[in-house]
Amino acid sequence: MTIDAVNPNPDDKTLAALLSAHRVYPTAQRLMVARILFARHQHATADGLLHALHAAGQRVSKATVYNTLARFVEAGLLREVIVDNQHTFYDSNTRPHHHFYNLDSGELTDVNIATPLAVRDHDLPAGTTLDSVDIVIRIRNAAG
Amino acid sequence: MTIDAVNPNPDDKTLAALLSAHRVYPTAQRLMVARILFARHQHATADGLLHALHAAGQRVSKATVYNTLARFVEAGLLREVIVDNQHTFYDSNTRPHHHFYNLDSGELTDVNIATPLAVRDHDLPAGTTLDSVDIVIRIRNAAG
DNA sequence: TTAATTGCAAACATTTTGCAGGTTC
DNA sequence: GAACCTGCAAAATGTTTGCAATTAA
Repeated sequence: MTIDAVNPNPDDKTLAALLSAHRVYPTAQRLMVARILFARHQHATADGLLHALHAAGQRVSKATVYNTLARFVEAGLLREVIVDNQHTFYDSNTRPHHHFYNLDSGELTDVNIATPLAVRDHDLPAGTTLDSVDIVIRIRNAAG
Repeated sequence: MTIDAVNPNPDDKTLAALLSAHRVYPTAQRLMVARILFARHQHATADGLLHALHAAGQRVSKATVYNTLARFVEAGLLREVIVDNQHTFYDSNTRPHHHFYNLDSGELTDVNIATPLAVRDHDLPAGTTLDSVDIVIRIRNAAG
């Protein structure tokens, strides 16, 4: 059960319950982060979140934002998306899907196509198991 | 024509011709890098290359290794593979293929399956064109 | 000779870490 | 009360940049 299945604009009580259900202590700072991330599906960066929180007058430190994001990923509340070594994106949509990455704008968007890529264990190198399949479709703005 | 189609272990003359053909001045340092990269298909990192060159007694600076790799990518001699924010991998196999990334070992290996993913322009967001499709299959070492 | 490249060190951006004080269960 | 979290500043990492000296065409 993902948060968006429950409520598209969750209140703090719902968010606190969500964090607790994932064994993440619902501290004030984590709720601030969750409030932004789980209001809707989005692709956030640590720096972007920090700025958004500060702009909203919230008191959170950089370290806490990083720690919180790492904790959420570990708990399965967020998915890390690696498309660019300059920034790590955190995707609040944890359901299977893939991405368009616009090389010109740096914008990351969801691709809602079914993955025609069935990976079976016997396709993998010996002694390994599947973690995930990431598909990134890199695009550019059309010239002219 | 890729270098490996010509010679699996190219000599300096062949390498210099390859660089020139791609409008890359064949300087001593670039040949050192090319000698390693194009001896066989591989996934190198800037730091790994620098160490390999220094271990071999070659005199190259860190900046030159980075500049050279960027120049080779720009010239189409190498392909950048983004799988991990800690390192950028440079793949000397520029033919279309995908990757296994072992999260436990950090090892990157080629997947030689045909991509069952045909992306057409009308599948892309309006006003954009396709650059590339990157598929990364993340794996872990099997427990036990 | 003209444009391009190299090396060095310093600058950068992002992320991580150590630790004292505060918070959660 | 025991375990966990926060904020700050400092450190670590990987990569880029500025510039004088050198090399390629």
